[in-house]
Amino acid sequence: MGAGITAVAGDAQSGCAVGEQGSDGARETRLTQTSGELEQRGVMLTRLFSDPSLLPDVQKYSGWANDSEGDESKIKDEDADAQDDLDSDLRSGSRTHSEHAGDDDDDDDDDDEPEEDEDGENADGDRPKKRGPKKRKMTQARIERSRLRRVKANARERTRMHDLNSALDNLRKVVPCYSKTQKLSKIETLRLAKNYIWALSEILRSGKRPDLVAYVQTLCKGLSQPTTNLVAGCLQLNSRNFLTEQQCQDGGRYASGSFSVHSYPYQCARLPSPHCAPASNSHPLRTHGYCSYDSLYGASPEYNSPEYEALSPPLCVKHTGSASPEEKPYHYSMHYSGLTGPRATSAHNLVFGSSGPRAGIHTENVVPYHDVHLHHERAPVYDELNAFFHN
DNA sequence: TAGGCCATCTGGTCCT
DNA sequence: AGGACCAGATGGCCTA
Repeated sequence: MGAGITAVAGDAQSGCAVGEQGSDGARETRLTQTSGELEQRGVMLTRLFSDPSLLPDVQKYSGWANDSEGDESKIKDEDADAQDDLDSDLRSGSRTHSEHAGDDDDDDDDDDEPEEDEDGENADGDRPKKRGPKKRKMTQARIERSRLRRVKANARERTRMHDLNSALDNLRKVVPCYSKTQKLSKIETLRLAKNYIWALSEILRSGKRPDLVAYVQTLCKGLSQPTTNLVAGCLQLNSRNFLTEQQCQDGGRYASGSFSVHSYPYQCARLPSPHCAPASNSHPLRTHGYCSYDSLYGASPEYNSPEYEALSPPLCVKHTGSASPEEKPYHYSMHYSGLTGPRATSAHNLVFGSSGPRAGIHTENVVPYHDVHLHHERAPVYDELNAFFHN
């Protein structure tokens, strides 16, 4: 009883808060809802708390009952978040049930509540009969069902959005620039993905090595300045990696080579062959190897040594003491590497502006270098695109 | 502090 | 009837 009343009070506050932040019309609506219905909500919530028969559905979809029982093991999918979710569901459910009054006409009348009184509402004959569909009065049972429907719908919506976000996370991992610590926003992820697809399509269409400047321009088209800088930073980093990889190659060390980028020690994994099998990840776009620009175009030697596959997941991992890459998830990716010399410089200048011999060196001023390592794409992307566009 | 981004709630609509 | 999807509203968090 007491819990229900407390929840109602909290609801009232949240309802008012919502109204105060919204437009005047919405504010008035919200405010009028809260004051006159507090008592009804209190009754409802009290009944909900006291009626175990109403709990299963709520528990099933939101784990709400688990909160009171303290049994977190029963919480459905996820989570620690579920606790917050169910709490919010409980609050919101009571907050807005009155708003559902209009959409509950479809409720059947099998209520066990003494609600038949409203069926005889016009039986008194004092008021003239109204035309149109009969507006059923909200009974307690109907209100409860409505609220439970809303709770279930909220849970579904949360799950749906979580799935959508998971898909977006997966997309972030396969676009040319990926960072666990500096995630691209949703909209930037979509834009970059679109640009990336378009750029790859152009590569496939032309069938020749594209100009890096044009590639950068394509990738960064429509992106915000921070994202452009981030992508450019990844591009620059990979170009630098390529430089070092070439040096490694020249030194005859393919397995791994320590090299320094911006004075940070990195471990350099070699480029896998475009045709080498995935190391351990079955996802065609998610790989531990990477398909650089040169691997795509055959400029790199075969790097399919098991030694490379053992480097999982990253190719160039910043060593941060004893912390594992998982613990220090610094993760950037760049699929397009291998350009050096004037072109690379021009690409750097394109984004960062030319600043003499150190043009492009100030990537660390744009991208937080402390959390950078590479995440690379597999050549099957190329194959898949090829198959897709030239089937 | 303003603006961007995000999660969540909510009601409407469409589909099965 | 119920679920999926969508868009608007709202508030919280973070950063410049």
